[in-house]
Amino acid sequence: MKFKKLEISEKVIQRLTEYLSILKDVQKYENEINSIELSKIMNTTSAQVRKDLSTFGDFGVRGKGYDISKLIEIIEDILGINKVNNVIIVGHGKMGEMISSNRNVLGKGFQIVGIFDKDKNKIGKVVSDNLEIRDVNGVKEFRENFCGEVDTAILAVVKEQAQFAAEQLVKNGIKAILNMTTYKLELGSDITVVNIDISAKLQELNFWRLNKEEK
Amino acid sequence: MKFKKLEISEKVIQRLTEYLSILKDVQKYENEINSIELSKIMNTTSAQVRKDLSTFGDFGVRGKGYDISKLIEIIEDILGINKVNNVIIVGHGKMGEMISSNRNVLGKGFQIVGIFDKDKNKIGKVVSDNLEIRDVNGVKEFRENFCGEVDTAILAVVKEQAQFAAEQLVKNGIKAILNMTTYKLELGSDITVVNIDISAKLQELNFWRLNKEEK
DNA sequence: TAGATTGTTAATCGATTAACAATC
DNA sequence: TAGATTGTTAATCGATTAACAATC
Repeated sequence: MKFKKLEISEKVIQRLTEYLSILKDVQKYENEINSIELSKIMNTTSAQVRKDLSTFGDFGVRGKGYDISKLIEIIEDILGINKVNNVIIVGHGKMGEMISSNRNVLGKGFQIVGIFDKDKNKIGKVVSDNLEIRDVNGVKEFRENFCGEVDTAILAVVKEQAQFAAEQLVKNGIKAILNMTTYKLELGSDITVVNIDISAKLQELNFWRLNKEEK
Repeated sequence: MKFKKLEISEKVIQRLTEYLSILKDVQKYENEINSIELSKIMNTTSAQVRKDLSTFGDFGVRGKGYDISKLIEIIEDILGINKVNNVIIVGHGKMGEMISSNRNVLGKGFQIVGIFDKDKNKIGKVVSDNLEIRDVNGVKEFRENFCGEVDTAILAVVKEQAQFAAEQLVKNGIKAILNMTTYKLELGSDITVVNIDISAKLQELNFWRLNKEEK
């Protein structure tokens, strides 16, 4: 998929994932949607919706709106989730376990193909989906022998191990990391990192709860 | 805590949680930090750091910088996590279980005081920390009888139940929701909601991995 | 006092929105 | 053709950054 321009902001992509989620929901009841309707669900303006979508192409029909199932396909194509992307989980504590045992959590387009830990007591155990927990030192070998690309890792080790583990992954060819730890990774600019920090989000929530503007 | 102005953007609060995390890390080695050093770790400018902090007050010393432990205390105060905030978990599937059994995940300032589910097979079970899984219909009663405020819920039900469950919580007095489901909640403007969507974040990661600008 | 770094103003940059020509 | 809604331009708004006076 080629885009008109590649100065795309993070916010556009974040909204794109939201559009997708909403469209899949609305699809149960409707076949078409226009930018006004979509903007209302999104709490934004219709101009925002049209601008966002037009970043990637002309998907609407003037006078009518957007075909929902077509738009879903397009967004899935943009996000690269209309095919299977292989991911490995690194760190099989409570978080890693939750992810590996919860088929739904990753959503469409992602498949867990390997689980790694450094704990000798865990290595060798077979967990959900017939995946064996492997030694984290074997990531390189695993990637080389795997039939297909494995570029993405979900980092679910303890905070203290995050930087070291991430560096190892990068050395072994991993290109993208979903960082589930609280640690702010410092990696080369060729590595893509996205962070999920539950405690930080809870702090944000707490701030807004305490500072709700009275209107 | 009173602020100079209350037109505070979401981004400022997000960065505030990052500053806090970094400061706690740097505190192991240093007592003081200046805006330049902090900006380098944050991948931003020193002006950004000073501007962000000055939103809340004058915490630095000209010619020197910021006292780390003082700044940590201040940010914790701003975020309201220097005291214990009670939270309940609603939905005790894989996600709720991960959170309730993982003391570290919520971080400083938060305490799980109740766990709720609608599944009769789960209700009554005692899980980690001597908390009993309660019937989700008993949230109101629980809040009224609890010695202390319970305003915050972590919503960890399945997507299909998210909107209904959230509405019930709001009816029963909950004011802030950390939404761990993929569903975009539609609630009154007096309710504070922050979303964590693992699959959406993975989609973002996948987009950037596939569209890494070649430099 | 001289050197350093803050807090803040003003300039710049980027993102959102209003408005409308294009077109189904 | 008339009505509706897109895609896009230009105007507005807000966030970031450069620059510097204030001051430790």
